[in-house]
Amino acid sequence: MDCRPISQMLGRIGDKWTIMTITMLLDGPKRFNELRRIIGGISQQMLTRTLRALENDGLVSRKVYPTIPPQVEYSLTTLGRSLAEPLTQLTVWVLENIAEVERNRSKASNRSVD
Amino acid sequence: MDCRPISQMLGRIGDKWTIMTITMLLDGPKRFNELRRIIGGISQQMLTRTLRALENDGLVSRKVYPTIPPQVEYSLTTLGRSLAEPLTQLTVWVLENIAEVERNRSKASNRSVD
DNA sequence: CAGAATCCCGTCTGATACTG
DNA sequence: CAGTATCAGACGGGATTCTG
Repeated sequence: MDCRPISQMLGRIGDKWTIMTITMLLDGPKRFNELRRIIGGISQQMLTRTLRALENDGLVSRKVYPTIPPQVEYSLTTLGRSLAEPLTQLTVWVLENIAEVERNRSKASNRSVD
Repeated sequence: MDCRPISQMLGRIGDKWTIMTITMLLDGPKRFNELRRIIGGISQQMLTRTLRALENDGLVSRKVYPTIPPQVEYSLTTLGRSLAEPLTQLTVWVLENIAEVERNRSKASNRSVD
């Protein structure tokens, strides 16, 4: 089978900002700067792009309240919530194994790894 | 909590070539060009880089047989196999939902999409 | 066969400044 | 507040050539 479309898709949803954004939206709708704050380390531009891409793919919905100052709320669609499951598992794996990976990484500068 | 190290790690293992490589190694050890062929669309350099990174992180082990012509075999370590689980779930999600995502994407073709 | 080295381009990403 | 516009550096990733 041809893996190109799949790997392209993986490259898109596997993107770290996408994963973080979806994960953060799991416990409810969030506003732009709120998201930016809790994700941490993401630039305003990257958050905008990530949200646009997610919205375009139908994973996140964007709701604008025509108030002053403007208020925009982002939330997961049903499809987005279904993606959150496997992404959460991936995050769990990272949390459980990041220490060992980093140990391996520093070891590899001294001797060849098994 | 600080999400930076986590998102960095996610960006590394979420990389499409990494996901494809680990997935392909799931059903047994593979040689370099064999991997390259079944992954499809990956350049020699990217496969080399991906395998080096995986080896360095202790997710893949590299075994060299000093024959002529040289033969190198890559296989998953225990840690690598544990990562394969969540990655497989992600791949399954892609397979199940790629059609809907692409439908959403074309529907939203209001302005420049990639 | 399994790479290493090199060149090169497009994309990602952050920083900064500006707007409705 | 929630963006858009622009610049610039880092990085991803392909193509090609060369070696043990």
